[in-house]
Amino acid sequence: METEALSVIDGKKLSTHAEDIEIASRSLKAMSHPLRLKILCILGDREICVQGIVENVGTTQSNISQHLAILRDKGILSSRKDANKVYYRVGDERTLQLIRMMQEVFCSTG
Amino acid sequence: METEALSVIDGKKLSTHAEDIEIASRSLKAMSHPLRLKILCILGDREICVQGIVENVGTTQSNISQHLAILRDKGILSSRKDANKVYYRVGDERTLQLIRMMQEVFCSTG
DNA sequence: TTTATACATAATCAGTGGCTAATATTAACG
DNA sequence: CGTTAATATTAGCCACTGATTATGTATAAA
Repeated sequence: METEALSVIDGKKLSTHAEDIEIASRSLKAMSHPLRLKILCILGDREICVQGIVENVGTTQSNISQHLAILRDKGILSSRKDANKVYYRVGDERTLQLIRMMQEVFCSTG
Repeated sequence: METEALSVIDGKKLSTHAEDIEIASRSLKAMSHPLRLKILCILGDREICVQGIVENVGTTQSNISQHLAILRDKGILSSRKDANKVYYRVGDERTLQLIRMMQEVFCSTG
């Protein structure tokens, strides 16, 4: 319950809730690392195990594992363990949408 | 002209061009800071001068100026000088689209 | 031509992030 | 069991980021 300065410009009231900003900031920051971005693009709507991601992204397993942990901790990825393998996927539909939109904006091959 | 490992999973060829990833990463990283995100939300499709942004975001003028410089250097904002004021706006339509999409994803008040 | 306003830049410093290398865990397999 | 494969975790090092403070520059106003 904190009083937030009300933003008014040109008579328009802007509802840039601090809470939304914080959440968005955390998520975007997590996604904006090149390796993590690549992981998200490779994943798409599929489920891939760690070694599959390692092979396609191209760095050490340890490094990938750390990046995956970050994405999972921020709620961007979810994981499922099957035997001795761990499968990752994009957590929810909204995030998947956001990733697709980013691809539209940034990938030249429309 | 560098050879890039071709990503193939489940028979799908993935065109995650390293160049696109780098550009996207830089842009998203620039946008993902809470103050910068707030600046972008406040700007929307309008043009606002520095002091206007300072009043609405709520930190020092110096701090805002540095964040604006980052956003301008990454091509996210453009600026125009009129007399002793400098007006900033979102540089292009695609970026504006991306901002709107982020708002849809992250702002609870759909 | 002084004074005030609007904005930018530089320097410093605390904090964070990311890579590497090494070690730990967990499960399959012989 | 011991061993290998798959993944996670930890520590240490280096680089970068960001806030603050102070100073600089340009324009306007008095």
